[in-house]
Amino acid sequence: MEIRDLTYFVAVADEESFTRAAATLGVAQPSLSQQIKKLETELGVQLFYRTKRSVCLTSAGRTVLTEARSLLSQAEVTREVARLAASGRLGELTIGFIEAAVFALLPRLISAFRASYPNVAVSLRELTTVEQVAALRNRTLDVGILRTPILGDDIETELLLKEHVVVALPATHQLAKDGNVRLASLRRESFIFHSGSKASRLRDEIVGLCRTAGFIPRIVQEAGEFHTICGLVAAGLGVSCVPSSAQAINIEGVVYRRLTHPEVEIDYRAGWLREGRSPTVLAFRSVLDAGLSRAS
Amino acid sequence: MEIRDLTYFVAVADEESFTRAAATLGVAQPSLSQQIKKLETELGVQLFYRTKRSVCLTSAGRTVLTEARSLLSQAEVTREVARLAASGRLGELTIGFIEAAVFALLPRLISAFRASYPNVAVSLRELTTVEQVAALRNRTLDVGILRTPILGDDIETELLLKEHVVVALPATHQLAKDGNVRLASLRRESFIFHSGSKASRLRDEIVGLCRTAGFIPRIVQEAGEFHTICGLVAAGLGVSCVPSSAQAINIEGVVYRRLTHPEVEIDYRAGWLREGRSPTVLAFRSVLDAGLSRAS
DNA sequence: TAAAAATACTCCATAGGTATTTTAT
DNA sequence: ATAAAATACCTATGGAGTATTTTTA
Repeated sequence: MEIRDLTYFVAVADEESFTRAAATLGVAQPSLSQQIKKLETELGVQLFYRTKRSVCLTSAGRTVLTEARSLLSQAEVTREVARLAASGRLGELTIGFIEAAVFALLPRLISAFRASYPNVAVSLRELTTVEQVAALRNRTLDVGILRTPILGDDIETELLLKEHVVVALPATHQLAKDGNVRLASLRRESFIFHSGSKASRLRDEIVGLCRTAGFIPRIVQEAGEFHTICGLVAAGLGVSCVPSSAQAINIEGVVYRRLTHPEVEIDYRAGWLREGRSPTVLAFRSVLDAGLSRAS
Repeated sequence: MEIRDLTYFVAVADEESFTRAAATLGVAQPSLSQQIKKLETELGVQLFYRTKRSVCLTSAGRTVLTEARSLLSQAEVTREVARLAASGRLGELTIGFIEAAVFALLPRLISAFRASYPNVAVSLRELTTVEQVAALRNRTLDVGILRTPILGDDIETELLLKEHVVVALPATHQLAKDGNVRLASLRRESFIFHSGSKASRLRDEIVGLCRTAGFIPRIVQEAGEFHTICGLVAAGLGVSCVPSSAQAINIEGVVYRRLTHPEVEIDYRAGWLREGRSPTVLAFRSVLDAGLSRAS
């Protein structure tokens, strides 16, 4: 029993004629006679009463016809789902992101994508850049929101956003009086950063710049998230450097001042495997490209 | 896209291996590779990520897989329905019956059949024997409960029941005092019968026997149903002859007396087309045969 | 007699098989 | 070295076509 056989069966039942059904299907009448007979033998049930002059369904044929129609309609659904899946309009998309993206970039991206592709189920996973790269490679992730550089050329990236780094200070701090902060002026401060066990490009970059500026930052506290870090800053335990968009963390007793000399910019990029072009990833890219061209 | 292709697709998805799936399916591995590739081309969507070492579903593949499974399960249902329809345990059965069968025979038959074949939808149509024969021939009827003889040998019948004829008399009637009634003693009576426009074997037989007995029955009223006839008898408009089981019609003022000299027996038979053995008709016959052998 | 289904046969597309190659572990 | 998928090529089943016969309305 194949889909073709059932198509033939339904056509003959609808037309109540082998000749007309054959014309409709675009096959020769004897083929139809043969195939229907074969189907009857296979199912072990007579589907039609035949006289040399006409054809009509048996009672059993009517019973089976209902199921055959249902199967054909499921076949149509399957084809349509495949079409939608191929176009990226139906499916799943697992997006990894670095913590910093949570404040502004990620919500905007997700809502733009969901607006264009409402039938794609989006899953989100907060991961560091290196974790994302590994997950992209073993295909547990479709898209990453991450930072460059990335080792290897199997992952393609696209710039989403650059933003400044700001210094988070206790509101009572001396430097809070000025508009900007020079890195060198933080020489004597206590620093609060993400814990060393978690890869953090921002922390590494700031630490590197401090060394260039001639001092090694004194890290007195470590935390897992920017919210915690800012909480600790508010408590007066030290200062930190956070992405500009993290100013959305509005905690009493913390002020943010732009870091200048040097002015530090951090980038946010979308990345995906160069080969194995998944339709939902292409859909995501099309939203990015539309958004970027609109923004520019 | 054929059912076979989807079977292959699901097998490879389940086994996550072309080689193992090929073994499970009992085909060679290269055939599978070819067929899956063909399916991907036809659906226009990549279903698997392939490395030379392993295979895993793409996101689109997972989406399509759900539909493929659903289609295969519908295919299983279709096969099962065909099996049941072939065995007569699922389907429809249209039964025609003469009015007289309604009093005792039909209810017993139907309930016996429904007990054995609960999933066969039974339709009932009250028809005369000649109407039933025509309906059997043009296949609008599957089984008839009717009387013999029948013209032509394309219809096969089986005896269900024989019963006596009784005379329906007004309770005040002179003949109601005796246990039995002789046909000849009805010579002067007014008769009530089914109307002439409706074929009635019973009426024709009684009229014939009256002629043999040397008189022509005076028919003063005609009615469509035994209930009406007995009502008219109760009203004192005349007498009638009805099947013994019609004594179930319990109307005040009507008594029933067995007709003797001659003793008249009428038969009830089940009939169906000799050729074109519909499974539900065979099922019905099996119930009859079981019932008859039990009764004997 | 005309129209519709069945039968007889022929052909060829393609599913499926064998042998081999490629590649990743 | 091994194992798994892909590729190349061959075979043969069976779906589809043409010609014809049968049957009945």
